[in-house]
Amino acid sequence: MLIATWNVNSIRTRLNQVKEWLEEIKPDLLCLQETKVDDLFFPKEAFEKDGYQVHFYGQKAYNGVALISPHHLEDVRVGFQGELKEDEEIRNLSEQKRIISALIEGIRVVNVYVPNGSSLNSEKYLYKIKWLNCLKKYLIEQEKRNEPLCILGDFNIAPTSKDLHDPDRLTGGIMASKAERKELENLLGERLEDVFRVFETDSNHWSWWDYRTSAWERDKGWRIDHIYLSQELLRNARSCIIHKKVRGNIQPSDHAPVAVDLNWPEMEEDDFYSQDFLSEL
DNA sequence: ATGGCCATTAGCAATGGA
Repeated sequence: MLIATWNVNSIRTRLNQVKEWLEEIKPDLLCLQETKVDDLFFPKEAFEKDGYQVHFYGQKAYNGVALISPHHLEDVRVGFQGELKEDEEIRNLSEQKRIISALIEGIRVVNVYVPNGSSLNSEKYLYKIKWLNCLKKYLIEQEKRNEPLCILGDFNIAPTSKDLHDPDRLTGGIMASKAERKELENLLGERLEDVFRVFETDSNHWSWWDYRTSAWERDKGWRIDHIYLSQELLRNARSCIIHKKVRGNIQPSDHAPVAVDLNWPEMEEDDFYSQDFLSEL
C-alpha cells in the first residue's frame, strides 16, 4: 500500500505532471495540497477517465486539498467542522480549506496543508499556531474512533536541525521556530511518528526547495512535507521515499512528493518495490 | 547583505507563498 503526499502549487498548472507521476508510481492514494482551485473547477474528469476517484476541498486562488485513488475511499470528511464543537474560533479556522480525510483499507488518512505563517511577527503566524492547536483537538477526537492513523501533508515546519540546509541561519525563524515545533510535537503526542526518520537519520534530505536563489540547483532545501504514522502502521512500514526527481521537471512545483510503502493489509513479496526502482526516484 | 521566483486575480500590479 503506497500512500503519498504532494504540494502541487496549483493542480491546474501541474495537471500533466501529476498524471505522469501517478502513471509511473501508481500509488494507492495521493494526497494533494495547494490545489488552488474552487471545487466547481477541480479537473476531476482528467483523473476519473483514467479510473481514479477524486475527492477535493478547495477554494479560489489559495489553499485546497484533495485525495486521488484508484480505490474506493470511505467516510470522506472535510474541514474541522463536524469533528469539533463549532464556535467562532473553529469557524474562523475553517474558512481556509486545508484538511480532508478518508478511510482506505481501514486506515484513517488525514491530509493537511498547515498554514505557512509568513513571519514570526505577523497575524498569519498567530493563525498558524491556532490552526495547529485546533488540529491537536481534531486528532484527540479522531483517537476515539480507534482507527490506524496516517496524518500527512505540507506541515510548513522543519521539525529538527537536520531538516534545514542551513540550521545556524534558519533555526528560530519561520517554519523552524520553537513555538511551531512545540505545537507540532504536542499534536503528534506519543502515538504518531515521522516515518521518514525510521529509515533515514541523516540530514540533506529535502522536500521543498525555494523557487528563488536557485535553491534546487544548489540543493538548498527544507524537509517540511511529512508522513506520520500510528504504531500499528509504523511496524508495517517498508520504506519512506522523497521523490525528488519531479522537482527537476520543467515548470515544477516547489515541493517534491513523499511516499510511504506499507505492508497493509497482508501483501505478497513480489509487491515490494526493488531497491533499483526506488533509487531512480 | 540583499533579494531572488511563481501562481493567481473581476485581472498586467498586488498578494500570498515558504
